[in-house]
Amino acid sequence: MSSNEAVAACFEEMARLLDLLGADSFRVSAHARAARAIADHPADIATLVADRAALTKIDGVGSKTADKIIECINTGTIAELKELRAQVPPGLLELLHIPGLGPKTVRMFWKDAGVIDKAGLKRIIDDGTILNLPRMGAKSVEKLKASLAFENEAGKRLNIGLAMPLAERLVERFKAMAGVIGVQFAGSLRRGKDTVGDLDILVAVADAPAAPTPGASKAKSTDDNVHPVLAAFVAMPDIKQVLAAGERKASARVALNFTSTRWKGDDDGDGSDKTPTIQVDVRLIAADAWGAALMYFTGSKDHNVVLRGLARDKGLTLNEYGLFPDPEAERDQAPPQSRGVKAIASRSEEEIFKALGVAWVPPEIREAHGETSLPQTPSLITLADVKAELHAHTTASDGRLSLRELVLEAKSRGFHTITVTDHSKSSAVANGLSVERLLAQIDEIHRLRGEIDGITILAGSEVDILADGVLDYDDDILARLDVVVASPHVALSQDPATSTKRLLKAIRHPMVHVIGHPTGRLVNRRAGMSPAMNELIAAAKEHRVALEINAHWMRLDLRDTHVRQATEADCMMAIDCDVHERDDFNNLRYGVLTARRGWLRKEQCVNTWPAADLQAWLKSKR
DNA sequence: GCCGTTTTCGGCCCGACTGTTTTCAGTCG
Repeated sequence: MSSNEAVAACFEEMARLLDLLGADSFRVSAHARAARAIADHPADIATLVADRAALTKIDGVGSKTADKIIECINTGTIAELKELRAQVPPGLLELLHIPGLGPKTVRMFWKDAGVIDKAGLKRIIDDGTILNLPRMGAKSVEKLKASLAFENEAGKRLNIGLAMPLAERLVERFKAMAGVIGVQFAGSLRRGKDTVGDLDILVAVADAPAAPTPGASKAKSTDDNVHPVLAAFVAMPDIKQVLAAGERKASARVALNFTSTRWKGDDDGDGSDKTPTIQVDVRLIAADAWGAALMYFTGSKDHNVVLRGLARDKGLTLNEYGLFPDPEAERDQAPPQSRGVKAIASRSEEEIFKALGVAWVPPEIREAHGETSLPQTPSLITLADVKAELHAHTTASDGRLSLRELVLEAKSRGFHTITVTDHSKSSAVANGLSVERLLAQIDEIHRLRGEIDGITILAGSEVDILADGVLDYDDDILARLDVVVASPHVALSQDPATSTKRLLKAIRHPMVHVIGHPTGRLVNRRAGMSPAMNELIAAAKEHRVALEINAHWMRLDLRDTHVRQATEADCMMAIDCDVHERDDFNNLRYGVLTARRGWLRKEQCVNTWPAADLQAWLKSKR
């Protein structure tokens, strides 16, 4: 765990504990906001402890938080956190992960019924005493029981590579329904985060219910007023649990259909064979409020807060229905859309950004990291810009495609260059190539060049960076390769100082072009190494080495925050699919989303360069 | 606890849905 994540975890825990203790809600959210700010900060927070002013410059970090960050880095913990822990039974925190249970209810269980952990909660459910507690009726208890049944996966975030195909399938189903004008997923999936907590799907319908008026009776949902589109959603065969279904919104847990053979049967070995599910929220939107809703539900939360603040500064109010005039004198009244106030902008995101005086912000960078004060929309890399693959395996090591199949597949996808980089000799489990096999493969590649035209075929290797930073082939062998991708595969739990030294050694090697999956992390599964990224980036820039964004959704390594650091330093980057089978080329989209989240521009990514420029760089290292 | 050209106090985004309620609190995003 990087120090940013470790410190952020402390602040997140403090927020939860304060919540359970009934602290002021703004103090709670200030802690939670500080946790997000620290986790998302591009630089290693540990490098800032000597510079308190730099810490307080981070949005959401004030003087008290800065002191606690310094204390946390220097001592490994925070005294206040220890004090808070002493006041709250530790078992209460896990109750907060149960869907539908929030701090107020958990605190009530604790104070009114003496519940201090999950076992205690199950006990009062089983003996029926839960029904004597305030606001606990039969329906609430039934919901709670159902949530407990899903709790294992409920708190877990889902990899983008699993969430995206499901979202796209659902979008297609909604598009086929009568009365549907448009469909788009929003939320962290649209922002391209490496994992998503749930899916948000917006459906534009001609007969969207009007915004409620203050005087109207708030009828609770019955089967009668559930919209047909939402009724069709909650009746879909893969729905496992309906959480809510009303006029405008429905929520349900939806089963995932696994299609990836590499993932199947790999369920963390906890012995559960329950079908994994993810919560899907579907909202019906009127066409004239489409842009406002899309912005609102795309977020992020912090980005929305900034936009709302900008609106307020202009005497406007921004909500999911639009951007409205909202003079001071009327701010105590009901929301503008329910008073018949006409929106200044609402139909499209573009017109709302324009009316706010903000240059259009691509969804991937809506994270409240300064994107709303840019003079113009940043020019970020796109999927279509990528014209070369520099990291691909064949059946010679652990790939599923033959050399010829790999080259033809790359050609069919419009790449001007494909690089063959099978594993090096130490990767025994991956059938790494001995020197003899590597030399034979180079000859084979040279022969293939004469047979297949229209694409440049380069001979390379994914050379192991051994634990001490030494490369897995000697220099005279490396000199015969067009491309060297050097990657760490073993000793991935090295401490930060050792891993920094190890990776720096590889970066400084004169024949290395790309550092493959630099930290070795696996999303949601393995933390990988935490090298001093600022040092790696500085060295990579100096030695004209590209740091890879491995596009496989199980890796996404480097991650978004690292890319942002590299982008700011103007370091060269590569986006590679690490191809092992045909479908792996499709993972490019996830690498590009991660790159965009890191504000990467086309020209900073070697895979976008014209063939001649790419060749010139590769040859400069020979 | 953070923040500030409405600044050192008094705000802090705002709406949908649910369940248990006789008008609202809690959760979620």
